[in-house]
Amino acid sequence: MNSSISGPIAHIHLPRSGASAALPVATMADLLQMCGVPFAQQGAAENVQVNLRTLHAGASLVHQGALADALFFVRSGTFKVFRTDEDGYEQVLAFAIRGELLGFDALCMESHPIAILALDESTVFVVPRREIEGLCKTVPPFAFALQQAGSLTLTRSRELVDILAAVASDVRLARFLIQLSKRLADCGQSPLRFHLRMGRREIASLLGVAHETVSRCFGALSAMGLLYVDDREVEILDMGGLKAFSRSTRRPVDDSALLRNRSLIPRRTRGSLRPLAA
Amino acid sequence: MNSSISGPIAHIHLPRSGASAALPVATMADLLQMCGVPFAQQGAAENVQVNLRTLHAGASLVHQGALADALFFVRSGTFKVFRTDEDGYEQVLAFAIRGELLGFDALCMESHPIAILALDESTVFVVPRREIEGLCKTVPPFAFALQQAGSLTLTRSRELVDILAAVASDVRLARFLIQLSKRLADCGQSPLRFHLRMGRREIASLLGVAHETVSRCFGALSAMGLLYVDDREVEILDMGGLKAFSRSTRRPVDDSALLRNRSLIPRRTRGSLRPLAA
DNA sequence: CGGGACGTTGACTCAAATCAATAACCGTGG
DNA sequence: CCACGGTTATTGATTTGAGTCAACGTCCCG
Repeated sequence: MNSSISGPIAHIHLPRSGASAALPVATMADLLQMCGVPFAQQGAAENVQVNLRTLHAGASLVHQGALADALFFVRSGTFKVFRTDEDGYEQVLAFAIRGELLGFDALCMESHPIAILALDESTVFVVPRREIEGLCKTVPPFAFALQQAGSLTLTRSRELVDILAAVASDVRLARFLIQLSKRLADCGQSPLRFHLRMGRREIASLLGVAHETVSRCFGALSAMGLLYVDDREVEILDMGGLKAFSRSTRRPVDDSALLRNRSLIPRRTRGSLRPLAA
Repeated sequence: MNSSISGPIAHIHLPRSGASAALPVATMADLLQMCGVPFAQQGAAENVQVNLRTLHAGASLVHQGALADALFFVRSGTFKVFRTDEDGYEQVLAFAIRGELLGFDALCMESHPIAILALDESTVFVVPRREIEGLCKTVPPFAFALQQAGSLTLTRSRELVDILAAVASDVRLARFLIQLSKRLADCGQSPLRFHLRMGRREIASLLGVAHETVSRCFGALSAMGLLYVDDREVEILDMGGLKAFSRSTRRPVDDSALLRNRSLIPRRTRGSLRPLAA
């Protein structure tokens, strides 16, 4: 939340709206490629420009309740999707990384039901809502990509329900980390070692637990030897074990090996933080 | 899972694929009207046929892992969307009623990640996947309706996250009932009095609590005078109070009137079930 | 009539929320 | 430069909400 701000403060280019700056324009072909559309019919896409928008860490992409006049495809960086209800509690609904579609849930209404914030230096493709129909006609693969991305977003949301429905909070955390790891792998990043862009409080909100519990669960998982954790630096040491652990649902049936692992370890084997592997 | 099979076994009409039976065909115009598309360009839609499929209570619409070769729009009835993981635990992900899109999450893969079951005598519009592209071209409003319905499904899923993220289980139940009430109202049904098509166990799974807890929470809400409950028959007696109660997030702040209500009532004011109002 | 599914209620226990204290870090500003 | 307030993370102590186990009543279907 700092590094990009604490750097040299001089000459900010402020590439917000579609100025004809150097960076903030790309082609539809770039977008389609990111969405995994092969080379099919990208001929037309080469000639269609799509605006980009750059956001610094902490910048807001959409405010809750704002007019929904565009869709966004994340090109780089990390976003937090959340809702603040009237009593001020902030409910995180998703974290989005490269390839994900933002604002799709607002298509069926006029204004965004949620807020979106950059957690990182980030860029998004901007597709104005009024252009969607035309683009679907002139660049058919875009219609396909939109469907795919919408479908993927729904799938992600369903996965989150699976995460939240887990009873034990350490199982929730394990499932969250596995899901995150998979997504990072899809982006070509290391699935085993990564830097969390979000704070404990935000993870806690997503998982529906207290933030202290997130801390403790990180400790518990690393005590089991499944993880190495140092603040926001995470390394998965035993993906197999983590997955096995994450499968615990309600009342782990009986004295399966899994259950035994959970209860035999006396809540903290040795120092909860182990030195970084290798 | 039985009634459609265990019924009279004689001359089953088997209205699965596009037979030319009396019931199982409708027009695209019917579908668009249900999705709230005005009369715009429905001229073309009138001439495009869409298959219907009828399901008895307990019948399966899609099996988990089945090939995803179609989308479904619920025309009538109720469906349960769920996932069974390898240890046999059944996680309910959504209940769907008229107007909702089923199978959208499978568009980005080959097979359905979830199972869908009719809880009721139900009918769905069937849109084969290979026809989607063509339909979007020949009947542009369909492309729009598909986007809208997909967006709506995502919104619903996000609302579910809000429900699940509530700390207290009685707050979860309250939020669930409010959401259900709204959806029923959208279908023209009474938002204040309705029959639950799903069992306690299924509600419990959706809410991520034990089924006994659902029972107790129904009791608690009716003890507060917010609800009348008799088995699956529900009447919301005080929608304002229910909404106020549902807003409790973590640690209900202080000794607000709401909180006092919760703790003052000695766990059961009078008989937890009150006679049906009026 | 008996078995099975479903719903309710009670008793007990434990996991996690809450309250609280501490430490580390950061940017600000004296 | 260092002191200061603010934010974040960790850890401990205490309490309580809800999961689990168990018993019971009802209804439906065979």
